Amino acid sequence: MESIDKAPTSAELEILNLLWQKHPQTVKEIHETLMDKKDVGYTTTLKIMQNMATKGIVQRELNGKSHSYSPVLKMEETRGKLLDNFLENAFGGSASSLVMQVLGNKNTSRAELDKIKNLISQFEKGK
Amino acid sequence: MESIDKAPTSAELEILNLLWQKHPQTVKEIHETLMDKKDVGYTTTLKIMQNMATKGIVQRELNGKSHSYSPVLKMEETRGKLLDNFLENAFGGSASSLVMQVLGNKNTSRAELDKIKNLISQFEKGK
DNA sequence: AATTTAATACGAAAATAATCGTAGAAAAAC
DNA sequence: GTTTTTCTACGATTATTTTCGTATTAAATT
Repeated sequence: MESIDKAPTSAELEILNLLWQKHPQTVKEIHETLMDKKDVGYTTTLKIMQNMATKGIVQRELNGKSHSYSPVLKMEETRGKLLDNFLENAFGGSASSLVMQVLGNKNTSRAELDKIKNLISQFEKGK
Repeated sequence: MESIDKAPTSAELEILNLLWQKHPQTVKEIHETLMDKKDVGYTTTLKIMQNMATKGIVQRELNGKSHSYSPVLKMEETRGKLLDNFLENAFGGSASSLVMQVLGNKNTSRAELDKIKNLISQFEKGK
């Protein structure tokens, strides 16, 4: 028994993030959005999306001539998996170390810190 | 501008985590520890450590016949870099989403949650 | 002194990820 | 009804990471 679902790769994730925001979307749409940020060949985008379909990460339906893609898993589900991996890999499994790093990170904005603070107090209330 | 130093790879990180815990350590010591968890060839471990030395991720000194390795960067520094990448990649740059995911993650233990709560309140006091 | 053991160095193979070129087919434009 | 454009399929190439085999050297053991 193998086939533990592996986490999506970095290029896959970039596309998944767009699909979670809005779906379904075609290769063309995704590619145009990606091109705003970086230069990448159309067939590269296509291939990654085809790969994801093959792996079952996304599903697609035929719409006239082209395919429309949608994510299969909910964002939270996939992110949870990624987080578990990352936590283990980069932080030796310690969630508190990770949060500490977030709090101390100079790239974390004031607004984000406020949000986090609220999250924690909400979280505390919920018990 | 772009950052010249790339983040360490997954195999490198596994070793770095051990070196941060204790250093310097020899290839033999690291390899033995890794073997507790998984099967890996001695020369594989050696090679990864050599690669890290070449890249400047670790430094090494000759000790009789063998080398002793130590990390070059502080743990927090490297983890900060990893976190930035991960945040961008997996959470679209939103630190609060990540923390929310940590809080909601079923794999996060009660003890870790308490630690996190304390961190936040400490963090608040510190202002 | 000869043999075995413990290291390193180095290169090559295997595995994984990302990129893109080319071909073909259907639709749209002319 | 040709030509051009828009898609997909597929394979090949490149890049990166991981793994390991072989050779070599120095030290330790016999």
